[in-house]
Amino acid sequence: MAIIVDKDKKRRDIALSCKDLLLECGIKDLTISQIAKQASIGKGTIYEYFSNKEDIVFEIITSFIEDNETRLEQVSEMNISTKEKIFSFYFLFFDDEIYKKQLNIYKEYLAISMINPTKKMIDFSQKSCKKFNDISNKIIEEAISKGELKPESINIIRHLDIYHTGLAVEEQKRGINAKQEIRNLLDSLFVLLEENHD
Amino acid sequence: MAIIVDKDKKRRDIALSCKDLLLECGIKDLTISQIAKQASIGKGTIYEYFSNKEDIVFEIITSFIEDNETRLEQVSEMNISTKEKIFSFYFLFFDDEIYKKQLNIYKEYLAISMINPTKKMIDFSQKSCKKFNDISNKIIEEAISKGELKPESINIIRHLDIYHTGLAVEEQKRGINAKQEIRNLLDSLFVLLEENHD
DNA sequence: TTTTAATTGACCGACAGTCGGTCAAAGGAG
DNA sequence: CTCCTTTGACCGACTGTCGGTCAATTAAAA
Repeated sequence: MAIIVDKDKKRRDIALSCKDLLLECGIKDLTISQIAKQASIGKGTIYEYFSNKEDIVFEIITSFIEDNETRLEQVSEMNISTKEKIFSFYFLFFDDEIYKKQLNIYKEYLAISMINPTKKMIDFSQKSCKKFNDISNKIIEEAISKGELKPESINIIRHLDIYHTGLAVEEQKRGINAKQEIRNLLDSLFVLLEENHD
Repeated sequence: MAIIVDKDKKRRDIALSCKDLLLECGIKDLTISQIAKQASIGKGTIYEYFSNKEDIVFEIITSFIEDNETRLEQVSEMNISTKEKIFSFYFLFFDDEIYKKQLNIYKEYLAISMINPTKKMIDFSQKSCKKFNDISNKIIEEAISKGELKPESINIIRHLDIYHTGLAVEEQKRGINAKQEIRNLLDSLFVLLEENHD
């Protein structure tokens, strides 16, 4: 019998080795030949582990998003006000240079998933959005139980996730500043959502 | 001198003749050869009037969006409550079958404009978003001056436009119902934004 | 007849994805 | 131990598709 490789591991290894390449080129300009070269394997081998280009890119982006979930959890445990937590949540993505690059890739991914969402993408998207909402809800519920926020806050804040996607899409095109917009919206919202203690 | 054609007119004619084709195929599966055939011209001629495929698609989509602006203006003049107007504004896009097809094309366009926004796209996007905001603001300002809504409503409602983009992007992927989501958000928001007359 | 705008489709290069074939390691028969 | 067979891993030349180009052609105006 011939050697048996760990398909899952090799799959992840190939994807991992192309992380930087993807960040550098973007999805559209990343070619399968480049990937093969970078991973030091033949082009045909790629297709032993991935069904198509989308599949590879998705694998890499999945890891970006998982990184980000970790960052979110860190924020949720920081010693800052509820408003600052929510702000950081939505701003994290637009933050520094590294994440700007990731944002660009994420945008391209959004683009693809918008046009041809595969079952895999939908499942992952729902899973990661649920996770995001869970963390966010926990923060808000805490604030409500402390009497900081009105109970209806939950049902409004939960929509911010969709707003966040919109912001990622429109930021560049509309020439708006994501940070400012989030700040502005949260400022206005929190005035309405905070319980008045008079 | 040879005949001089009206470049602008021919440009529009070519685009117009491919409206249905675009709705049927989607951007990705629409080929230049198909366009040339549909418009009964040679493939090379296309490039006398458009700089690339994107350029054609953009021309067609521009006309979709302009159609939509007309529909918005109609809604703004209907005899319905402020909340219903705003609801219709954001729901219009997700409405019936014809507009569902347009929405799909619009999503593909969003995808392209997200990745490679051209100067033209940015300008158009800003112009059409300004128009949208103007109509929306007028409605809200009227409601404020009538004492229906709190003054801060302006600054919150204006963000709905971005939310709307997010909804277009995420609707299918998250398996959510755009109509329900808009309804739900507006219901929650209006409770907070309506002036209490007690 | 000459000039020049307009048009055209054969052609090109890039790229995703395929396929026939090679290779090396792991049994297993003798 | 050795030689043969099996089999999964691997490969890159090749294919088909498509956006975009350009040399050749047409025909109206001067």
